[in-house]
Amino acid sequence: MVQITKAELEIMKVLWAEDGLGAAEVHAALGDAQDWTSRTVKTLLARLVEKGALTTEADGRRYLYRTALKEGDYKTTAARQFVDRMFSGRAAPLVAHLADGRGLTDQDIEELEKLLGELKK
Amino acid sequence: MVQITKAELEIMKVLWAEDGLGAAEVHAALGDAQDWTSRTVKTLLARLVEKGALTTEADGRRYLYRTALKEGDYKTTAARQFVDRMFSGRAAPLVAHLADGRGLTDQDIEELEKLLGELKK
DNA sequence: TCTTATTGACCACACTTGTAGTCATACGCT
DNA sequence: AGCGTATGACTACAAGTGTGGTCAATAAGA
Repeated sequence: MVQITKAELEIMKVLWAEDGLGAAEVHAALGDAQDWTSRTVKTLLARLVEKGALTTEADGRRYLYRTALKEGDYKTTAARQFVDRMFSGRAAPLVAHLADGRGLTDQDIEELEKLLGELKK
Repeated sequence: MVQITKAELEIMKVLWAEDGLGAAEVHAALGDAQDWTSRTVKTLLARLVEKGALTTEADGRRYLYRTALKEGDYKTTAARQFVDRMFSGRAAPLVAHLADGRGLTDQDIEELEKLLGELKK
């Protein structure tokens, strides 16, 4: 699996939300969230292409960037690696720690219950 | 919160399991898990001390390394940061993704149910 | 007492990451 | 036809990271 850094992930998020944008559009979409120059955005785009997480398609004098790495796939793998490293692969301690840090809302709990109900089938 | 890298985390795990070891003992405890020379282990220990995650106590000509950062605190914060970055802070999608990657055993599901039961109170 | 092995201090070095500058080119407007 | 401007290619560079070497001091054994 491709290793995607924190900064690169922000770029991926934009393209997962709307695929096939040009560099300037990605920059615009990031907006205030990230205070990056267009240069920085282009560097990150180039690195993601190099890593194979994005593909380019020529569109006149510019490129359109398209996600090659699926959001779901990436998140699944990343979640996996994280639990493996931090919690020896066990999901329950993870959730327990989240609850500890007040990271669980009532809505989360409800969603989790529903999810577990489905998994049991 | 102190930023702990992948390699450094392995060292912390050893000391969380048994606090107050010397560099050589940490190296030994890592065993085959990590194929590091004692130099590498010492560098990582030094960096952790510098970061404030460990403290040292002189023991003759050597140091005993002691954890300053509590395991639970660290894991809670790390879990928090991870869900925030990857899942906009929502726990349910995280668990759903883990389930997707076949990362949930029956035991996990059972533990999670018990946990949720307690949280609801 | 002299040597040897251990230990911490300091140093090295390549690779990654965040952040951004320079340059040549090609497009669109005047 | 020329000029500014946007764009990708290439380059830079400091901080962080993984991995490990050198060296001097010192403890311990011969």
